[in-house]
Amino acid sequence: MDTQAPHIRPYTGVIARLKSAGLRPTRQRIALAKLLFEGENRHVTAEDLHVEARTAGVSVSLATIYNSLHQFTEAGLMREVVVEAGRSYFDTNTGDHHHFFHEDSGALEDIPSDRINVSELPEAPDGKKVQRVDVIVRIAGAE
Amino acid sequence: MDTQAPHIRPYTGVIARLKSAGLRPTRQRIALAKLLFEGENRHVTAEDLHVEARTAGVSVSLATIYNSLHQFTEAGLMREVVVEAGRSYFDTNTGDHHHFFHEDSGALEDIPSDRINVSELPEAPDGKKVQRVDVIVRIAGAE
DNA sequence: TTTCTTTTCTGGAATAATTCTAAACTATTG
DNA sequence: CAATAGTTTAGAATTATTCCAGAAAAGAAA
Repeated sequence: MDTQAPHIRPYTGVIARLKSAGLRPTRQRIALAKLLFEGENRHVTAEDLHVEARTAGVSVSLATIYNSLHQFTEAGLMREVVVEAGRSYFDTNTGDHHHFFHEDSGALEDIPSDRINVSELPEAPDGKKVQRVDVIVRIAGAE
Repeated sequence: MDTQAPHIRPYTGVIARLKSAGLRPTRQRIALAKLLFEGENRHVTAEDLHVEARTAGVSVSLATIYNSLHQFTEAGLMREVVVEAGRSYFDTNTGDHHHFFHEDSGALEDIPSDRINVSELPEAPDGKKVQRVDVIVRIAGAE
């Protein structure tokens, strides 16, 4: 008989995801991936995620948070959105979309790509390739 | 006769500009404004401008560079463009336009507003007002 | 398993960009 | 000119992030 409390393989999805991204499914990467990818899309800062992990009882250093966020980003599991000098969000939504940035609260909100239209983009100069087009709509003012 | 070398009132334009922005035309603000606003539009970082000022023989502290750039920005003489975490440009072009960001070199290049089209912008939520729409086209790759 | 190899994690130091601070200085007003 | 209100400054402080070298853990081999 099992001496462990029974549970329904709670890590499988996340482990598979890490593996197919070429990342070893370590304890801390699994924990972070669970926080990030199970549930709704999210916008987090490194510090946010650090606090959240510790609150959830997961012991992870801040350096590892940064490492993981960058690795996830390089692997295409997330993307980085820079809104202000010294404030960088990591977004679990990697699909085609843009953002509202609430200047008052500092919050980021998705704009689905079908609710905005960017067209007539000029050619990238010098034969370079367009990596990405970021549209940030900065909003503020009366509630 | 004038004991000074003759010159064609080189500060008038800049002084007027500062005054109408509600900023005292101090020695350092005048010098920085001359570097920034006389000639072509420019994209500078605080550090860039600091080096440039010192090279031009103007003694200005870095704190004053930051103060001035922010004051100029608040006064609507410049605008700030954040491209990467920890890399913020100040742009003397306050007109309606967007940017290419060269990921390889870190350089910023203007995209005139008539060469790009952003439409069907959604309403700002909660009755907030749109302050600005920034489009950054990130480019990289083979020359 | 046990061992070996390689990758990852960690705390703390290091760096970089920016802001703060309190004293010294300067432009404007009277 | 003197008063005062705004500005500048050097350096300390802060914040975000990266670097580092040793400890720990994962995967492969035996």
